[in-house]
Amino acid sequence: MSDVETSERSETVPGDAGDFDLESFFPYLVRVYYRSVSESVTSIYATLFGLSVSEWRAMAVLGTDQAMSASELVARSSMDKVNVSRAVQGLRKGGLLKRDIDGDDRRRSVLRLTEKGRETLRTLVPLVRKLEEELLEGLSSDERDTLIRLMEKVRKNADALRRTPH
Amino acid sequence: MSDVETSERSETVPGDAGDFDLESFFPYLVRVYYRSVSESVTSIYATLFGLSVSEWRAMAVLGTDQAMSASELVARSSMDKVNVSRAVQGLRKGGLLKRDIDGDDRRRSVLRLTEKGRETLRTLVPLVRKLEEELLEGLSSDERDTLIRLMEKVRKNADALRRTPH
DNA sequence: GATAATTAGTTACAAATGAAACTAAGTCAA
DNA sequence: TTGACTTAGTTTCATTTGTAACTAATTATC
Repeated sequence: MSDVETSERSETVPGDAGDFDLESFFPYLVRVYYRSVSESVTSIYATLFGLSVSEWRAMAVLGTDQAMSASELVARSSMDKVNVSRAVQGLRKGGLLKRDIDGDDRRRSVLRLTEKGRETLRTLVPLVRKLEEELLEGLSSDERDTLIRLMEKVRKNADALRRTPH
Repeated sequence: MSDVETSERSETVPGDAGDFDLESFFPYLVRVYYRSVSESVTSIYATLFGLSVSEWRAMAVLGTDQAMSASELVARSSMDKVNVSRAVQGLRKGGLLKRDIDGDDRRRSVLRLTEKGRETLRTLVPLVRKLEEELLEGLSSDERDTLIRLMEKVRKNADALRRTPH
């Protein structure tokens, strides 16, 4: 028995649920897009270096500005404090990060990469830069700007919605 | 490449890890963007209807084409078979989906929404359509097309990279 | 037609993630 | 001071998600 239905198929009314097409639904496209991009970066820092997303992000942020507390890291990485805490744990375990206690406020940590951490980052950064370029290959400079600008615009819309629930 | 620094701020050398800025790193922007968009849709199907992402997607796909097997669902929803299996379980438990066995091939399932499922979808679809519109508010028709086109282009680049590992 | 190889779907286990409770330290106000 | 409140960061527990192994049914091969 093949699944030949006694066709009620064209009974859908426009605006109805029936003609909803997931594959052209914008949030679905965003998810598929994100997944592909995400996987490509992950293949570098995870597969090649055994880092988690949080660990990679923490390293990237700590690479620029030298030392900072966990809460500064939270502010600059859009991770929550739990993830930061776990990233710090993981990086310390791997000898990539050193944690000291702030003398002025002993609740605060002072986080900085170790030499090994900086060395790892020096290897990693050119690779992710290359990947970034490869992701954007075939897009003109204008298109890149446009893409980023439009993503930003949509993101702001989304964040505004969150604050104004239905 | 225009991001060639001539001046050495502090001790960082151009192309070095030191001047890497996570907050302008493209995959990071994609993640932040995705998170915001994702959360806004989730607030509808999860918060209002108690559905998981997979469940929502399965319903959306099954809403259009009447009945299909789990593997067809896999093909149309970019979920893997485990997630589809779980979504089916969850939807059945909620009485939103009915599973029969295909007579021709008894490994195959024949999945279709129940009347309750269709009714839920009828309520849900206008809400997610409205959300989609709100996300894209302020973008012209051209900008919407451009955004989708560029995301698609980047996604293809990313997928090509996956098949050509470094 | 027996048996090897595929395919559909499920289950089981491990790792990742999120929310909430918790500990420790610091601030404020009396 | 002392007690209430806030802040920094960690731990715990429940949920989600991903990978791999598995069962059952079908197809291919000899």
